[in-house]
Amino acid sequence: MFFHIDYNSSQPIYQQVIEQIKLTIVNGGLKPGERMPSIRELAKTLKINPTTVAKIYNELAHQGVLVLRQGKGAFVAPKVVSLASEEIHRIVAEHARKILVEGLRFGLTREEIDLIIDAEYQSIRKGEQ
Amino acid sequence: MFFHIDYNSSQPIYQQVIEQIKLTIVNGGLKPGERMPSIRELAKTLKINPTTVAKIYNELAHQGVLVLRQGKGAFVAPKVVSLASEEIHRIVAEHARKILVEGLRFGLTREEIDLIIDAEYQSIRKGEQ
DNA sequence: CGGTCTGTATGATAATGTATAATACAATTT
DNA sequence: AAATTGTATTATACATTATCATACAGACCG
Repeated sequence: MFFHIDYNSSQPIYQQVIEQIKLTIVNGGLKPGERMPSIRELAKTLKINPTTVAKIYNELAHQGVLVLRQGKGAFVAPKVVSLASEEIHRIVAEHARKILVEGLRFGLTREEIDLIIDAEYQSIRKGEQ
Repeated sequence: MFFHIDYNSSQPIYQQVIEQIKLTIVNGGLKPGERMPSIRELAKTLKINPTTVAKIYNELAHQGVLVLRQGKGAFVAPKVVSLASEEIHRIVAEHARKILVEGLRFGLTREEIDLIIDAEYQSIRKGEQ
């Protein structure tokens, strides 16, 4: 479990860790059912406050990414998509708009943006970070 | 100049407006060289504080989206890409990773994500919001 | 020139978000 | 029983966000 925190980032550390945990799950570094380090353990590893890790795990549980069980630990949720497809579409489309606006304003074409996404896709699939 | 502010959003209003201005420029609703409403004017229209609009314009000027001229007004910057292509790539790739992680964790395929991006692309090109 | 429009800048205030710290409680495992 | 887990609270500190009031400086026009 190697997550990296950038204290100079504008992103709060709890969001950085949330992103990295999601990424690790998506690229297969963490599998459904697998046990996460305990709140206190991860806090110690990352040298951040246990309350912050609790917030991270809670948010991920709320998003359906983790399942928390008192006394047992935190586990990667089984791959069950509970959200309606319209909701999924809305979330992804929101991200799509952002990448398009950024890309287009730099003068990139739709194809060039796609190439960058493809490269990132390969990177994720290879488990790189 | 019709921007909409959602006070219930988790996004701060200055970020919402920044996004919408960028989007409007990208879809042709605002053209390079065109004059923006003055800080006080936009503040009045959106019913937010002039200081907040000043922050918005400053941030956009810093990003090279607007050019501010004291006593004259704020203008959409000419289409000059000053950033190094590596920097552009880095920014877009960061967004790419986010959309991929969200899409993949919902079980979408690379192709399905691409379809959503395409739909959003058409929507932007049509000038929809 | 004088007035009015611009962006620029500052200080004060308030609400919210972020992070740490200490502590206690409840469920589970050994 | 002891240890480990998640859960929950309270207090504290700092940064971010947004408002408000005020003043300054460049540009333009009659």
